[in-house]
Amino acid sequence: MSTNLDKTGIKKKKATIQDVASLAQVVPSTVSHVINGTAPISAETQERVWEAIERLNYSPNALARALRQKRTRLIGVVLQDISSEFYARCAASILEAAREDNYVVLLCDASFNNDNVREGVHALIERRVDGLIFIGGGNDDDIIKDCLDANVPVVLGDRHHGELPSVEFDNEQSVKNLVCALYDAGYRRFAYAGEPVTVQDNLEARYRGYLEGLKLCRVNEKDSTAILDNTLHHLKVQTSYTLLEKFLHSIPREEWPQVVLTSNDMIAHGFMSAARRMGISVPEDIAVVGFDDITVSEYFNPSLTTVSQDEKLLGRSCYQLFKSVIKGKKRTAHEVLPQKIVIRESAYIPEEVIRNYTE
Amino acid sequence: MSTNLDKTGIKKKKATIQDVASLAQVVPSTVSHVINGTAPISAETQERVWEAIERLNYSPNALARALRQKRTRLIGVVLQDISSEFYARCAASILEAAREDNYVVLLCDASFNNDNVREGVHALIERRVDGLIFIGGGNDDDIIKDCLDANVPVVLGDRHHGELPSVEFDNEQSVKNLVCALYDAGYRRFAYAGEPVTVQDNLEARYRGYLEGLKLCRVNEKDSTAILDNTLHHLKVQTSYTLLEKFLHSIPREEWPQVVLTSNDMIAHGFMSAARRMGISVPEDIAVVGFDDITVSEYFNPSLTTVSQDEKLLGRSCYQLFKSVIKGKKRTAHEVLPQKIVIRESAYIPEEVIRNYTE
DNA sequence: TTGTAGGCGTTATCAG
DNA sequence: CTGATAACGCCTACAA
Repeated sequence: MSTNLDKTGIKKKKATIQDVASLAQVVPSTVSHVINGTAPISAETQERVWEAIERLNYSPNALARALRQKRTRLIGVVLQDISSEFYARCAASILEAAREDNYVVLLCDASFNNDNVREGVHALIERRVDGLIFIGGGNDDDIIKDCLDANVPVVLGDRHHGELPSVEFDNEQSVKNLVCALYDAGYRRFAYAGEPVTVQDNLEARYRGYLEGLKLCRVNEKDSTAILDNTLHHLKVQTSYTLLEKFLHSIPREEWPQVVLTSNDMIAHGFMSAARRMGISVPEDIAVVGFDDITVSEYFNPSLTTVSQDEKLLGRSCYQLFKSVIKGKKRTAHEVLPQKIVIRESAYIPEEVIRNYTE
Repeated sequence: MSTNLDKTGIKKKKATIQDVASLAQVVPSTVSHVINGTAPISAETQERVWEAIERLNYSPNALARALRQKRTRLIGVVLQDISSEFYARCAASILEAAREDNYVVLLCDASFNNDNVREGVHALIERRVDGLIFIGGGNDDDIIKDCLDANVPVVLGDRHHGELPSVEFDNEQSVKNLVCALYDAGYRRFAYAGEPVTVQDNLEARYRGYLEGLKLCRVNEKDSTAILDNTLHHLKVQTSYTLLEKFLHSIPREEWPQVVLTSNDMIAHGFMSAARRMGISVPEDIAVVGFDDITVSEYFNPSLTTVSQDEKLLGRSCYQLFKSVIKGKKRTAHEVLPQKIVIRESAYIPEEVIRNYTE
């Protein structure tokens, strides 16, 4: 059984390539060649080397290797909010892709605080990550600039920034389609609820799609409202739960929206929960639409009509884009991923209506 | 404005401590001393050095530093399942603690696959992490052994392993209390639904608590069932949604449990959703209890009675324990964190009953 | 207070 | 096919 103690029972220091070389009676560079297959080595020498590696429980020091090779096989991932299922699943798929590719992920969670991100990103730069993937967020030009100044390639997911390589969903088109489909299904008075559009790149596109949709369907301006609340950014459910009542009380009942579009499933869940408390039924009195399609949305009561995004695809695409970028291809590229409208109980749209928007 | 180009417009290589030294007209070690405060340097020299650092946009190479110092300020975190809110929030709190302490987190997601973890952990060991925190999981003695063989300190959260330092919740006691409180509240026929207890350390304690509680309250053996299904491990909601019907059909209606305890909120949500589809009302026909208290549980219809665990506290405690361990204190320590029973609609327990169990 | 020199563990280059 | 040697960028004695 392998252990940390040698015959003298004293705790060994970690074996180096030198130790392996001595034991195998070769020189360090030979060991290196055996490990990395960077030169043809005779079978018997290889045998001896591998045996020594085994015996010493040798684990190559990636720091020294990286120092020499000037690349670490380390990738930094900056997440908008790891506690949200969407981002967490996206991170999971990056993690998976990275592992398969022998990369290791250094994580940095934004948790809605740019100062933290800046600090975290600098720590990643000092560790000499081969590149950085930013997922979500926005509004942090200075941080991006620091990365570029430090010569660290950047890939953006679910957001964009100038000419930098990015992968985004087709938010504007999806929401526009959604609004029009809802209109065709008979809804006439609309509301949109979400965070202020400046806090996140994708929000701006969603809100723009909402307005575009209304215009396209010639919805009367007085028949649409927008609730853009900053607190929703941090505490989505909790805030939306209290927000609905205030909102509905601020306008006469006959002007209540027939359908509320939200920027996030959690916000939608908060609304539905508040509606229940207020004795308002969803979708009969007010229909509700979410965004993201998190796992519970299908099982909620009522189940949630929403826009699903393939976060796994987003993660993989970002990782692949990162690989292209560090290989020198594609210093700029914009990839657009489709979304999917999922009709459930909280807002009904007939099959034949939605079909017109999902050719 | 700082840029990557020098006067000749050619892309610069990253500045080294040597470059800074030349520009500031000192020797590299002086720069090092200025940066790290490891020797008293005259104010004017410091001034010159900092200015040179600024001018060159110098970022110290953490690889070289780590190679020399034999410690990386890198910590590996192995998560049972990053897509689950509980683990994600726990990771968030570790990330926060690490950032405040100038550590960087390398993440590895288990995603229910030990081979992946093994691969991931070896990558972390090669990167020479100062230590590893395992959150959740179990059943991987060989992997833990690899860490110890490699001389990498290990801290366990929400699980345990021999004498290794760990932080756990008081699962057994909580579930025992819960069962007794439910009994006192009038429930007589019980069921427990969860993953097989072998897949995760904490599950074993929860199930043990369940059995202990039944025994304590002298519940007749035929009045209790356990559904331990392996598929629940990966697809909690989806599986539980289909599982309930099969289960209820397998026994006569008069033997249906009056309350179902689950090992996880997601499983509980799947049950409640399936019950709704089957026309069974919760809690009137069958009461349901979850575990974790994820965000939506409070807003579900009906809202979920559950056991809440402070994942933030878990994360912080693990990080602190890690720090103690690498400082040489506490090579072994078992910390136990309390849980809290949260009464909501899905299973009612009167205030005066629960009070007896939460002195 | 500042400078000198050696080494951390690899790999790349070149010579044999 | 294998061996010698010089970096990679930094820190830390120790010397001046």
